[in-house]
Amino acid sequence: MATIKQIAEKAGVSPTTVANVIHGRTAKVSPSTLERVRSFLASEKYAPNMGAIMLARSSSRIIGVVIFREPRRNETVLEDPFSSMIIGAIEREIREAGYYMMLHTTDHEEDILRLVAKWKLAGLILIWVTGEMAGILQRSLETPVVFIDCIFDDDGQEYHNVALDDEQGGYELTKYLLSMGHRRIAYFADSGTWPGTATMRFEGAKRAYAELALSLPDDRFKILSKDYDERQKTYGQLTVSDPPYTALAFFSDYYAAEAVIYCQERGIEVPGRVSVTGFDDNLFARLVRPRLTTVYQDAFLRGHQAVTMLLALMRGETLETPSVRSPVSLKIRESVGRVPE
Amino acid sequence: MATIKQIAEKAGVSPTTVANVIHGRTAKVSPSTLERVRSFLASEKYAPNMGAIMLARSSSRIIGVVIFREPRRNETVLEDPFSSMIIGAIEREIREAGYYMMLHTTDHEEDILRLVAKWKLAGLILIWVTGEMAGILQRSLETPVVFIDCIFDDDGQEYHNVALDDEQGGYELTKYLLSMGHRRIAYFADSGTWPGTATMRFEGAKRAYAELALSLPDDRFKILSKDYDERQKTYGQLTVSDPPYTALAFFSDYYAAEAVIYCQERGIEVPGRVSVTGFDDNLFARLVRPRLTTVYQDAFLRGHQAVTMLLALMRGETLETPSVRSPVSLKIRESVGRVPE
DNA sequence: CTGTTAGCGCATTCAA
DNA sequence: TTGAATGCGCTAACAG
Repeated sequence: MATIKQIAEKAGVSPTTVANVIHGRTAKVSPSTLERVRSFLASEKYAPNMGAIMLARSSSRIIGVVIFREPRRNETVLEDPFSSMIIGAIEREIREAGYYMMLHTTDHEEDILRLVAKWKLAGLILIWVTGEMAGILQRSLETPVVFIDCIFDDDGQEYHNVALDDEQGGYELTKYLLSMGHRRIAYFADSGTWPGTATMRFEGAKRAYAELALSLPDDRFKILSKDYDERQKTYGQLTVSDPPYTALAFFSDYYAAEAVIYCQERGIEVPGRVSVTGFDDNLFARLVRPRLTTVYQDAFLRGHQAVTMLLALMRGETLETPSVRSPVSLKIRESVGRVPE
Repeated sequence: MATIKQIAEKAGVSPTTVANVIHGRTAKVSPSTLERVRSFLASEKYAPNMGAIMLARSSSRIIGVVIFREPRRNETVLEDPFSSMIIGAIEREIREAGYYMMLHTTDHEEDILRLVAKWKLAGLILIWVTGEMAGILQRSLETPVVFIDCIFDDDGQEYHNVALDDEQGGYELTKYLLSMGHRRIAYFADSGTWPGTATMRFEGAKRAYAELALSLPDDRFKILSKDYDERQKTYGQLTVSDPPYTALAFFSDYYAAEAVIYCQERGIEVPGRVSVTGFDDNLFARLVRPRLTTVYQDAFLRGHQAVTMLLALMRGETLETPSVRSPVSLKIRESVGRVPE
């Protein structure tokens, strides 16, 4: 509650001196006053008025963390284990760096621009922005921005992105499935935005096929509804397809787990009759039985990287590697079986 | 980027008039200027400087959402499905009400006091605060506060709390287990803070025992480590206890699911040889096989309630029911079996 | 209906 | 080593 002016009065010095003490400009203050001002600062529980600082510096200590949800879907995306882990990691890093986190979800870019202008955000972390929006935002923002999981149209701009090596993930997964004798594999994602993480993974899958001089038709990529009942229908159709799929590759552990259970309840053995794979390697992958063969990504590390990059940009540093691509690694468990020749 | 003053200049009116237009005080502005000012506001993309507003009004449009983590544990608590769901719900409500959300985790109360003072928070939602801290915070804050899942020592103060009927949850669960013939039941939580949600649930369990003129010894309440390996050890000890427990009641679906899997991997049938129950009814409960008999709570609803209460308090309203206690409901699935007489 | 003015608390420049 | 003065953009009380 105490202001600089009040502290100055109590200590019998000028506001400037108090400000100097606060900002550690100790060279400009005599040891005795330094001590006295410091004790008053502590006893009066001085807390800077961030509004005044924002006004004076025209920048706040707030970092905006914005998650994009799909247009016309007002539900939260925070239930996803990946997003909650990454948010947890980001919150911690921001806090430890002495900044504050403003959490927001939106589905259109003007929202972001307004947010930055209103709050004079010191930096911005944007999660799951589509390529087109990223371009617009990058051009209109002067604030440092780091994207997470954004796939850009290659328009020559330099983006700061914490990406995942999705293509490699799809490749390794598929290579493994192919090595186990699978040839009819269906791929599932709940979004088919192109370019997007799911389509990148599918590209990786194509590469694995190509290495064996095989081709992976585009219609093997299926969009999964976000509605439970719709998904159940989809699973049902798969099991009667002819010739049958020998493997179902889901780009999310949760849906993979759901499919495993769907199959088991109808007597379709996993991996006996159909193999299933996931993506992310979160709690779900380890909870279902058989445990999922999946692609691991380190959500914590990625949140950490994003904040580290952003802080560097905020300090005005130029990053050697503007964009990082986190590695993935295949986790082989029990949900994939060998297809007899 | 444009300020009120700049807009005023362009429109050829005074800043006050522009402010009147912004604040909808249309009665004080002639239709023609209203129109002109409005068009300038739009074309110049006026965005209020929140710092200036904070300074002038000495209150911000920010609602602080603070999650308490245990002292000396610096990990994130956001991975928990309950916390991510409730945060998702809160974010949405705050945004739709025209406020902004500052997300923070901490383990000591002075942090909160500083946060409020620095940012002139309009309101505060505190999740999982311990009883003692709640008292301190309630006394030292003038800002409206709503607690979520806080169990207070009864010190006569009036708290605004969005609680869960934990006692009833423990009661219903236990009553059901008793009705299925179980008598040796062990209860598990990862925190034994008293008073706390877990101990409340255990109290409910005692009540169910008492109704049958049975007694539930305190040592049936066990603390589960947050470390995976430690927990595995605990599960191991249980299965060799003599006489054996016929039911294990976990106060979290995740641990329950973990225990189910532990048992299955060692050939201990669930619910054949031991029954298992969870709490919360989240994704884990439905994913594991057998699906968990558990106690349902509506995280979304509770987030919504918390924000609704807070907004009312911020408007200066007095709430008829300062504290709400959300109902729980028993979900009977397949993880509990009948004990032969 | 419209304009003027005095703060809000801090950073920062300049003066002593 | 310390102090005084100005301005950041807005609110709100007041004057016209």
